[in-house]
Amino acid sequence: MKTSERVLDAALASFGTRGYGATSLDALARDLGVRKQTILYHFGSKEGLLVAVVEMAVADLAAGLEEALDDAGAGWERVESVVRGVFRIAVRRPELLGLIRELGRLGAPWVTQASDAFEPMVKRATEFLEAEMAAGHLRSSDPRLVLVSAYSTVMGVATEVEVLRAVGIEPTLRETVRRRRELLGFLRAALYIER
Amino acid sequence: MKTSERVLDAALASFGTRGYGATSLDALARDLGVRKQTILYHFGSKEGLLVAVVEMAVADLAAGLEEALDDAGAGWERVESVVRGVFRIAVRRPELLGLIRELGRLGAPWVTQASDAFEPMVKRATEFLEAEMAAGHLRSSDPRLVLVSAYSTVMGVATEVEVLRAVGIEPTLRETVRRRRELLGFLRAALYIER
DNA sequence: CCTCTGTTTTACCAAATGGTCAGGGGCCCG
DNA sequence: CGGGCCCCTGACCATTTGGTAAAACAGAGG
Repeated sequence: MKTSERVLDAALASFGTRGYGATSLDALARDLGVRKQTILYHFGSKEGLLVAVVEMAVADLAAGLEEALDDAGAGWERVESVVRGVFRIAVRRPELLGLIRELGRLGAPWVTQASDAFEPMVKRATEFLEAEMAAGHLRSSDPRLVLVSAYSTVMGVATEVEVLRAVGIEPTLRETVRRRRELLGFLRAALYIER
Repeated sequence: MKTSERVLDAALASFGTRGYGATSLDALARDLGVRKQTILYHFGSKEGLLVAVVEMAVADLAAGLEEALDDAGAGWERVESVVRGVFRIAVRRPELLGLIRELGRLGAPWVTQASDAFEPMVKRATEFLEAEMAAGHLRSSDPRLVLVSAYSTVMGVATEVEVLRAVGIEPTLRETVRRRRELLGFLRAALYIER
């Protein structure tokens, strides 16, 4: 793999777990077996590196979700597809979700970069929820608030490994599958009206 | 207020928002109008400061939740009381919840310190859920997983200010009340069987 | 007045931080 | 062979990091 890509991957991992402020270029370079100046050559500055990382992360995440939606049906199955998509990402590239969390902490310019990129998906999701409400499938209420609730639930269950450990659930693949199933039940009950 | 308490408060705020690794003792001292060595006098080291902060945060949080549970009824009303308690904390001292998030990132020793402190509350919550399931009020499934789902939802909705802004919800008090009401509806539907 | 005790500050320090500048090696093209 | 050109590195730099040692301060009690 090209050096710049390796840097990007390592930076994503570190920013997404340790956090941006707690990541040092020296440490990053050491892990990669490369000199710090190599990183600066490719990205100009630490902030430049963050820009590139966010860009990549957002693109990858959006792509992952789009892909999950491609082979999705209608109604509840769409929600299920998205959740499966998120869990697939959570298992394979947890740092991606971690970075999204980190962006919230970094504040204004960064979170804007990300939320602009996700805006179309948020719009689609909101419209979907509105349509489902109109069709009488969902309890009707503010779709944006429903979206935030669902987002929080999925994101938390997918990423809060330490919380899981605290209640005695080990983060094995088997447990993850159980967790996803339980989450789907939880979400379905929360969103859809029983028939 | 005594200096050591002011240090503790400022450190909690910074650790809970910027993060531990991204907080410097110099900056902390500057904000307090005090010399860095004053901090080190009281807490020995940065790590010592973190220990004290975690101790305080965990105690305050546990106290806040206990208080919310004191004047709580049975069944769904108990859940409602806890959610209200968390929201009260989220409004008044958001850094407290932020620090809990931060602990997960810091890993092993710290998260243990916190989860040990919350263990009795987790136990009570789990037993409550089991009783409710046995009584046929809740869909029956693994209470720990339900707990994690509910925790994620509440914590997310209460703390993810940036996500809210991204979907066009400003974090005013009025909106927070709406958000809490919506969340309660969401949670009730997710947990309780319709009657 | 003096001393004892708890607190805060001044003066340092070695290491780590993000970053600049001038090269060095490989490789393709004239 | 000689330039460019891209990628990488070594040597440096000012600033900031967490931390130590010692001195100044303030109050209480004798």
